[in-house]
Amino acid sequence: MSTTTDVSSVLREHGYRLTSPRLLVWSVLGSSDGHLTADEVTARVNDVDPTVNRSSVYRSLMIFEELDLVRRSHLGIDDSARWEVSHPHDEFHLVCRSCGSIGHHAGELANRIRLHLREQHGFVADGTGLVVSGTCADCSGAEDSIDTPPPATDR
Amino acid sequence: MSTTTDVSSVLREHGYRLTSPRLLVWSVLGSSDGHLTADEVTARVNDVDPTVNRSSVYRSLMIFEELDLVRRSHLGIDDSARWEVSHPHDEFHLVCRSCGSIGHHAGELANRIRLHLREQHGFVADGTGLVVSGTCADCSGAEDSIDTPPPATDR
DNA sequence: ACCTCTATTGCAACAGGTTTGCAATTGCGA
DNA sequence: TCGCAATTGCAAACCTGTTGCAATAGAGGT
Repeated sequence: MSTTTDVSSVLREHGYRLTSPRLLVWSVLGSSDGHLTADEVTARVNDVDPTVNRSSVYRSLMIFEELDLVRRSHLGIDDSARWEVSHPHDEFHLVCRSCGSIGHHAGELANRIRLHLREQHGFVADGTGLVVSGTCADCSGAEDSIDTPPPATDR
Repeated sequence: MSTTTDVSSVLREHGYRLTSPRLLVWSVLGSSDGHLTADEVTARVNDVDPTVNRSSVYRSLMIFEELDLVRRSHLGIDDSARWEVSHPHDEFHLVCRSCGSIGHHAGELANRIRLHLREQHGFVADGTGLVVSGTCADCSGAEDSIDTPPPATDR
C-alpha cells in the first residue's frame, strides 16, 4: 500500500525506541484492510514471531494511537476494539450486524453531518466517530435464513 | 413513560415465561432514561428485590433484545454495553469521549442519512445504528485548547 | 565495536464485563 | 392441584484489556 509513513522516525521523534514487536505490529496493520482486533493483530504478529507477547501488542497499539498513526474504534459488533492505520478521510464505518463485514463509506454526507453537529449542536465528531450499524446490501438482499421474514418496513 | 408495551404478551407469544426478574428488569428500563449498563440495571432491580442475580438480568436483557423490546449499544465510552427501551430510530447517539455524556439528537438529518445509506449503498441502518463519538459542546467549549479553526475540510 | 543506561519486553497475575453449567426452583398448561 | 420444562441463583469460567516486575535489548557516547 501507499501507507509509507516512516514509523521509525515518528517513534524516535517522540522518544520511543524502534523495536521489533512494534515493527511487526505496524506491518500487520499496514498490510491488512484494517479493523483488526488486538487478538487478530497478535495472531498475525505471532505468525512471524511467536515470541511476541499480547501485552506488547497492546502497548504498541496504544503508542501508535497516541501518535495518531493508528485509530481505535468501537464498532459495537462485539465488545472488542478494532484497529486500523489512520487515514484522513471523513467516512462512515458501516458495520453489518449480520455478516460482520465492515465497510467504509467516504463522502460528502459524512462531512455534512460533522458540520451540522458542530454548528448546530457544538458537538465535534472525532476521526472514527461515524459508526453506523445495520444490515449490509448483501445480507439484506440475500439469504438471511434466520427466520426473519423480509422486513418490508426496514429492520 | 408512555412505553406501554405489554411485555407479558410479547414474552408469551414467543414461548417465554413471565417471571419476576424479567418484569423487574423491564420496569427498570422503562422508568429510566435509557443508556443503563447491565450493572446499573442490576443495582436498580436489586433495590426492589435483592435476590435477583446478575446473570438473570443479563439473560433477561438478551431475551428482550431478541424480541426487539430493548436495544443494546456499545458506545465505546467504556467497555460495557448500554441498554435502553427500543424507540423509533431517527436519532443520533452523541457520545462525548471527554465527559462521557450521551446525548440523543433526533432530527431530520438522521433520517436523511438512513435514506442515503439505504438507497445509495443498500445498507439498512438499525435502531441504535447512528453512533457519533467526539467532544460535546460543554467539553469543547471549556478546557482542551482544541479550538479547531474550521479548516474547510474539517479534521 | 563496546559500554552503559534506561526503555521495552515477556510473563504471569489481575480486573471488569459477560457467559455458562448445573442443581434447585417456579411458572403455567393440563 | 400436579408435573414438567423453563428459569433462576450460584459459582466458576471466559474474554478483552491492563499492570508489576525482573530480564532483555535499543541507541547514543566512547
